[in-house]
Amino acid sequence: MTGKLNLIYKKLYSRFGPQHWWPGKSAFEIMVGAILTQNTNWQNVEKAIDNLKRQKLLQPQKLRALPQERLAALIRPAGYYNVKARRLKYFLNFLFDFYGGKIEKMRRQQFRYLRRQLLAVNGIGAETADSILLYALKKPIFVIDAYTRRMLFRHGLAQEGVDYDTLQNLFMRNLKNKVQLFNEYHALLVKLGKDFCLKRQGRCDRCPLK
DNA sequence: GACCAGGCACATC
DNA sequence: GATGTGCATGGT
Repeated sequence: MTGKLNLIYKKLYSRFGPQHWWPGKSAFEIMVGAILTQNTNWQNVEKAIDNLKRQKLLQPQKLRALPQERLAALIRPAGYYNVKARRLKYFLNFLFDFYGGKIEKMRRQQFRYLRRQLLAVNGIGAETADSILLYALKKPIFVIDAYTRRMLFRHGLAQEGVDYDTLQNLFMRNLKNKVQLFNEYHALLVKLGKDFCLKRQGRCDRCPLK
């Protein structure tokens, strides 16, 4: 397995090159994006983030002060906007309750502990927590998403329906424990998924991995 | 018009 | 503990 996962990475990287993830500037923007992109096309998320940026609201203090209804209206293009406005508020409560609204303070926390804290926030599941840890805080944790699952299943590396932690361990046991590798690998899987053969239905007859 | 998209919580059995 | 359902916009 070690060989297979590393080989897949090499193929993806040589084919697509570095992905420069996460597509967001500040750590806070990445965290907001991680919640907004839940089951949602990134293009729609960008519209929502642009709305927040235009109003200069993409800062912890500003978003915290913003009424949930106004937040919902601004993030409308990202879909599930009422749910996501509520989830962003829960996350902001967490950020201020435990870290005084300071991302830097959060970054200093030990990441396994931080992961448990994030998972306890309503609206933040394993993938969102790990995206925040890896991409916003540069912690060495591998993100599992729908594309990753499909890749593993379709290439016979895991069975369908295997739980998140098992798949995450699969990557983390078999790859070098490097933030940049975890970052690039997951980003490449999304690239493969969007542009090639990890759609929900249908297969790819010209899979770059073959 | 159908299908898809970088999930998650909650209800129900 | 497993399975089903609601949440919603915008692109292809």
